[in-house]
Amino acid sequence: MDTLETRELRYFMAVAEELHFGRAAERLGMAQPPLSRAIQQLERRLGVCLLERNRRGVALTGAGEVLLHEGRAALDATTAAARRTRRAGGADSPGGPRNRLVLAVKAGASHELLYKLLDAYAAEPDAAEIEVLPSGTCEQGEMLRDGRADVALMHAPFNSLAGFDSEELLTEGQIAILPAGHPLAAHKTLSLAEVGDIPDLPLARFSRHGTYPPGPGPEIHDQTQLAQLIALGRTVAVFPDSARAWLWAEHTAVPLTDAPPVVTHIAWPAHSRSLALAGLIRTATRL
Amino acid sequence: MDTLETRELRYFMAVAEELHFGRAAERLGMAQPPLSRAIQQLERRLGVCLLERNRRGVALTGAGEVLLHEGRAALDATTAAARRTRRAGGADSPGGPRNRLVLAVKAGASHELLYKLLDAYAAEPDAAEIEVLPSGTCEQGEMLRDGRADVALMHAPFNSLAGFDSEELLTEGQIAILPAGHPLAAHKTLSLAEVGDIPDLPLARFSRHGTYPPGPGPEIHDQTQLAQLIALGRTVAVFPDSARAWLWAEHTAVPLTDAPPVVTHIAWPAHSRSLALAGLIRTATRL
DNA sequence: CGTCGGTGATACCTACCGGGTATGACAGGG
DNA sequence: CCCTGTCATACCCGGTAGGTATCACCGACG
Repeated sequence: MDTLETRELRYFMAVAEELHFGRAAERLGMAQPPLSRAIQQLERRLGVCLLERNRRGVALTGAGEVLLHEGRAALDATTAAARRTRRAGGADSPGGPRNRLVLAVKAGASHELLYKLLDAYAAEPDAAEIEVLPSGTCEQGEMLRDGRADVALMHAPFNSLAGFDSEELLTEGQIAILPAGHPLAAHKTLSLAEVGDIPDLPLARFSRHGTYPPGPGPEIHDQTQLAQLIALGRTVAVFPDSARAWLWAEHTAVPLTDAPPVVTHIAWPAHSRSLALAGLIRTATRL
Repeated sequence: MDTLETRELRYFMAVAEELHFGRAAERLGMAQPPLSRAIQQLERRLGVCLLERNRRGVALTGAGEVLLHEGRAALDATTAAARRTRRAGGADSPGGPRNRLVLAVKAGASHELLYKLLDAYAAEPDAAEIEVLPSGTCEQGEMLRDGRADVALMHAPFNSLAGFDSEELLTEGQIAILPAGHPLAAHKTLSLAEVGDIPDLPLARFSRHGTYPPGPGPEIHDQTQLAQLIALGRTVAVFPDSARAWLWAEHTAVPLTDAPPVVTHIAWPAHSRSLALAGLIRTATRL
């Protein structure tokens, strides 16, 4: 009576995101009429009007928006349960979650820290196997939420730590990475305003969930590509200090005076109760 | 193929908690055979062995324990979605969650703070309606998780803030509440050790989820009952400083020197995006 | 040592409901 | 005024969730 099956949630999410029964049905791999009926049943069961059926298309009601947000969290939690259970399966270790952890890391970031962490942890007495999962820009949070990862290295203020437990690992300043030949590369320091407003060097734009922020700069989805574009004098980028590790000869790093410091955290779902995870966290905080 | 219906989750949770198919089926209001089959299907779909069927009864495998924990979170999230959606329904306010908030408070705690908060918030321009939900000892977290509440007043270190966003509101010391006539009531201060070891005044035990910690003291489930027992010289209790508000004439409050300070927070689910909630938090932090 | 009680698993049946197809109702746009 | 695109309705079918009856197993106990 008040149960809310995940199937219904999936259906509603599709409709709420597409705002179109036909497209939503297609995305779900089903026909439109059963979808309509399912949503109607859902509304009746909840005793709530979720969608405003206008002549042309569909709009969310207030309750619909609530269910869109809360349902996303619920679906993530459900798929996380499935994934983590699967991962714990196979060789079911007696008396506890299996000794395997998936660590999400922003691809290419925190080289050195990651290296030290894996190294130190591997030396621990009963270390679990760590699978490093490179993630796209800033989606470590989603990976923790939907169970693709068990623990993540996250970078405040880019990642939001809301909803996770975390420990601070490292604080660093930020640098601008410029073509070595560029006039600004001679400066000892720069400000964000100076870097963001160079006529011949538009700021690179990084993809987030497949979309790019507006601006004149090139769209980046690969660090090598970015490095090349900088080397060719086509763009400039801002990175944490540790990015110096991968600079090319054609690059120059200039510290930024007014950029917010980047704090690298190790973060995990607040309800985690895994021994292996606890060990990794302990190792990380002792680095 | 990887979907994990909530029905299956409910079934598994019942079996995992009861460790007995018959009782679990009864609790679920169904017969035992379909339940057995459902669990088997679940195991096949996940490709994982969840339960160890022994001759007598059932035991959880490692994967089963993972699913027990993760599934609890997932089920809480879905029932939270249902509850919050229902609550937002009815008069669906255009363009946003409905103006109603449920605030969970430990029954009888933080009188004055709560009063000031509600008062200050009611004076705000477009204040939402606040429903105050008294909760049993320390279960505000569960209420936030499963959607019975939208926001809570929590008291570190008794409540765990893990998984929630929170703001600190108030820090206070703790006091021992003694019968006025007792010899120790004459002291200016006391230590935890002194209070916990009074031969004729065993420490009161408060219920948590229907169970009580071990000890000689009386079992308390009602503040009035506790007050009476103290007044009668039968027990002693430790409370935050603000408990002075409800002391009787027959009570004496003695500050504790070594008790950890109690920090009252306002806490809410990290993913919340409600305007009304934001307003309440803003009001609370300005108190 | 045989039987009984209690466990979970199996066999089989039924009814419901999730999903498909065909079609309707309705509003805008040309 | 029809045509198009939208969501809703009507109807049918098959899968499956759930029920009952029963089995297979083992431990306890007389």
